[in-house]
Amino acid sequence: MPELPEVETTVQGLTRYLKGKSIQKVAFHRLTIRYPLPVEWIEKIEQQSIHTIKRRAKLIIMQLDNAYLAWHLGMTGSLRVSKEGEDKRKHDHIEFTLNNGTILRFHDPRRFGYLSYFQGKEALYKSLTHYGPEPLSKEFTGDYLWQLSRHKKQAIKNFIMDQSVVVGVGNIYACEALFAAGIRPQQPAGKISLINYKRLVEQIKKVLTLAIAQGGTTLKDFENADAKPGYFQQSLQVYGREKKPCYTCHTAIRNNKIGGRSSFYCPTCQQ
DNA sequence: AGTGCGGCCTGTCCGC
DNA sequence: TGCGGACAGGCCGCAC
Repeated sequence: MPELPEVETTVQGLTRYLKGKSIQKVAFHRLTIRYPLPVEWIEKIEQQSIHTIKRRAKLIIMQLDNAYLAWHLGMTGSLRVSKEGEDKRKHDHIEFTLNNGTILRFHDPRRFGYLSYFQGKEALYKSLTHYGPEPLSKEFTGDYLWQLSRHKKQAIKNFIMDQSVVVGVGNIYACEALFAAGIRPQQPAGKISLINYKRLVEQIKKVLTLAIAQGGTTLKDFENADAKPGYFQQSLQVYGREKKPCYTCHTAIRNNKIGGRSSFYCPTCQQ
C-alpha cells in the first residue's frame, strides 16, 4: 500500500500523538508478520519513551531512549492511535499502550509489513545502506538518474521503483510521474535522454509533494494515524483509469503489465 | 551482474 | 447465493 506520501502522512500524524510519550505495555497478538517478532523485544521496548518519529524511504523510524524501531507498512499496513478499549479490529497485530491511555495499533491484513528493533544508531544505519536517495532531496536530480541508467535495459517504471535507485516511489506514483513527464512506462531506462530525466525528476518531486499535501492516496484501506483517509486519489491522472479518457487528450488509458504489475499510461501523451 | 518472476498473505470484486 | 480466479499500494529470494 503505502508509498512515500502515505508513510510521510502517517509520520506527521504519529508525531502529534506520540512524541514524548512513554510506552507502558507492548502486546504482540501474532508472533510472525512478514518476519518473526521475538518476544524478548517486549521487555526491551516497555518503559522506553518515544523521542522522535521520522521517515527514511518507506520506513517509519522511532527513536526510543536507547533503541530504534523501524516499521514497514508493506501493502496493507497502517499505524493508528486511538483510545484504550476503542476501535479494536481484526488484524491489529501489535499494540503499544502509552502513558496517557491511548494505544498505538499496527494493523495489517496481508502481513507484508514488519517491525525491526535496533539497539543503537549504528545498527539502524547499517540496515539502511542499500537505499538510494530521498526523492525530495537535492541529491535526487535528472543527472543522477541519467548517469545511473546508462546501458540499463530495464523498463523505466521498474527502474524508478527500485529502492536502491530512489526510495519511496511505488506503483501509483511511478505511473503518475511518468504520465506527467510524458514518458511511457515500458521505455528502457538506458535509452531515455537527460532532458527527459530532468523532466521526470521534476514530476516525481511534484507528484509526491502534492500527494503529501493531500494526505496520501486512499484506494481501499489507507488511513493515517487518526484513521482518516487521504485525498490524492481525486488527483490521479492515470492510475486505476484503464479505458477511461485521458484528461489531456481523451485517448483511452491503457493498462499493461510490467514486471507483473499494472501500469497505466496514455498512449498519446506518453512516448 | 542484471533482470524477471513467483511467493508471501487476506480481502474484495467480478463473471459464471 | 456460491465459487473460482484475478487482482491489490511491497519486496525478498531464487532462477536464468
